[in-house]
Amino acid sequence: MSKNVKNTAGARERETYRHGDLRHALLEAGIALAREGGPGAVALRAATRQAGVAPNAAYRHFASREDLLLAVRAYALSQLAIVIETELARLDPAQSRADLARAGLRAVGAGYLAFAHANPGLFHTAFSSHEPVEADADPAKAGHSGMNPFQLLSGALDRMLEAGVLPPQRRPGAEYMAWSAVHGLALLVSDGPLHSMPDGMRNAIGQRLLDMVEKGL
Amino acid sequence: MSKNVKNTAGARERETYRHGDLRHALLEAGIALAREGGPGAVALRAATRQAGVAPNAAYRHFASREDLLLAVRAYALSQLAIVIETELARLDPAQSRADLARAGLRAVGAGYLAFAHANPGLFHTAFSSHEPVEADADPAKAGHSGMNPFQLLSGALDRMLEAGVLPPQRRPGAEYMAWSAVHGLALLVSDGPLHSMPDGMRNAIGQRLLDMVEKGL
DNA sequence: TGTACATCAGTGAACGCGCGTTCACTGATGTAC
DNA sequence: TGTACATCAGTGAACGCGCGTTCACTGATGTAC
Repeated sequence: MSKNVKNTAGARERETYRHGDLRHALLEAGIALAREGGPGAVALRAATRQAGVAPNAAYRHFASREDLLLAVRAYALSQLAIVIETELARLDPAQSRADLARAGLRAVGAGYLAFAHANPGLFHTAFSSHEPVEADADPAKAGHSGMNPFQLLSGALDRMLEAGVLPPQRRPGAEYMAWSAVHGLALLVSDGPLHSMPDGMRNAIGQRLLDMVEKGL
Repeated sequence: MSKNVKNTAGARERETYRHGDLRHALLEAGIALAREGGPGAVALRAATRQAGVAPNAAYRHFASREDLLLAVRAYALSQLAIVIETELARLDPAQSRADLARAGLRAVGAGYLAFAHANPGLFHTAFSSHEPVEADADPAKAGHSGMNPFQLLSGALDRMLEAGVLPPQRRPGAEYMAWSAVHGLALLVSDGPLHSMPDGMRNAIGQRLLDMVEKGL
């Protein structure tokens, strides 16, 4: 059992100078910072402050600021993957293979857009690094199924190919097309002019974009 | 005539303590900083250092760091507009109105992608603010024609409408569709995995994306 | 044409900030006997 | 069951950094006479 007690500020009052679960607490703090201010706001000192611990205590658990940021980024990517998978799980399997494949791509896009809108700070953090997302097999960045967002997109396109909805010559590089369109809109929706738009209108625009991708691919 | 002489570092050796064109020099420095490190790298102290001037001298010309950043952003947007206009100017006017309208949209997209690839730091600076681009009529953010990038895109879509290439019911909100797709790819191309891709391949992907937008819109 | 003077661009010094990171340390913990 | 001890998580103090910004100043400039 934890010997720690929450104080009014939400930080911990420790009976001992031993925290108990500092790595986790720092990660949580880093996630909170990313939520509020994006990747640039993730700082070791701020995280230790929030955890109620000396600044240098962070170095028992993270090698550097970059290391913490990476962990937060992994979390953000896994959350995104989970939202996409939730959307995929809602699909009606009792439709034709072709329809199901098409709906799968839409579900990936819709989950992506929903996440970006609901978690702008985390969304930006997820894509703040130039490290390619697609080459990553780190399970920490994956959702329930163990796949990361890019792999989920690839899977959806593969199913469209298999269902004969996507011509084989169009398959290579199709990720870039779909990802570009959805990612661009996700930025508008997370940050930009579309963030404060009424839900219905924003969703309609999202659906139109997904129409465009489906028809244009 | 300037009394200033370039020294070896490219900064100025002033005979007098009067600079002569400090606002311009600071803006140039800010642009250079943005080019190299994106919006976060634009700092008053760094700019004054590069201009060979005391840190607080900046306040004779810019009210704050934010003010300098805004000026750099305006420059970046106007450069983007100019690249797009250059692309538009290369269109062959001796084609059918429909073809010309379609080519116009492609030109806007191609210019956008070319700028993002060639100037990643400036590109990110141009869109670092959440201030809507479309509502902006500031001539400092416009190109030769006085139109900003968003207005150039709107114009291209209008011409498609007039040429009968874009159904009227599809016109409203079409900016968001086209902008999303191209902006998403521009990010991949400026920063991401597609930056170091061979020119031919990258351009081919750009063209495919523009195909998708044209067909899917 | 020459001189006094007001203007205001750039100076020099300083402030407080938050940051990442290193050092030698201390004391709570779990374990070996 | 009790005690000595090694481990290592968190401490306290300090470093140097670059940043934005404010203050009272100084001296080159252009202008009015």
